[in-house]
Amino acid sequence: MPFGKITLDTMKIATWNVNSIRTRVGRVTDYLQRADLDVLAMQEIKCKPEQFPVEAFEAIGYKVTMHGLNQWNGVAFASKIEAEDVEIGFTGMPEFKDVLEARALGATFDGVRLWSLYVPNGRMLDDPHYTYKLEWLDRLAANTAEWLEYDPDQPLALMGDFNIAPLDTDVWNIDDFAGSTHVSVPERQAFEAFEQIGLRDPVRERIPTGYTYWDYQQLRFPRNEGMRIDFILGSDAFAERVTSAEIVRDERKGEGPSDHVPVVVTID
DNA sequence: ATGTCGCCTACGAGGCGA
Repeated sequence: MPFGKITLDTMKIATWNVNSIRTRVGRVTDYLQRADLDVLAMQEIKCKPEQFPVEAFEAIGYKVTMHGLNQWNGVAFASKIEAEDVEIGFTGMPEFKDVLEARALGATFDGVRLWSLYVPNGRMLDDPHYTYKLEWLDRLAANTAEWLEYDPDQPLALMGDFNIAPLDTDVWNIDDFAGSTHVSVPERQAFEAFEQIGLRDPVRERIPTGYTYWDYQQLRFPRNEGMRIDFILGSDAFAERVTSAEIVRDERKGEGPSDHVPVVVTID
């Protein structure tokens, strides 16, 4: 047995929209080490594979698995252990303007199936991007239902920037969001669909309120005018193993932060 | 004060996306 599969006692997993890995590599690797994460799912890496600063991750003992096409979107994992069964995108993932964007990356880590997801923003309620967002979520939910049916016992989690605030308390003032994306009924229904097929939010179960994103504009962070739009949605087999959760608000502070912060769970 | 940031092209500043 020269190459037995690594089995971890516990696994600390996080999702983080890093808003450019080239700009943020120092902060991300610092946090990886400080938090001692086993797996980090990243979104908005905003680069092609050859532009990703892989060396900085390898220097601290992490492997990188990524999917990036250009300066937009882009998803990745950094992990101490090997990524297995890597999948780019999901079956029937919609295109936007004839392009399949880099918004979904799946991989298995020590038997745990994870997806790093960057859900389309939607832009405006009357924009084609909004229709794209809803279709994209619908296709993701259909795939997820099949994955759960195929192997209900495999721990599975969808992790990422969902660009939806499911509850009124997930934005600083719901009245300011009348007619906006992220809080519309169809978007919230699309989010609830994941719960209806059996996923749970182990972070919400432990941390009912609190934001994961604050816009750079208009002093949103100092005023604590944020949104909760980044989630880890787990199957029962995943959620039952979660022992703790954290939203790392401090990562919005200091020099050169992302506009999002890490959302973390530990499973045993 | 549209109180920002990051990418691109192409070398200065504007456009796009969030």
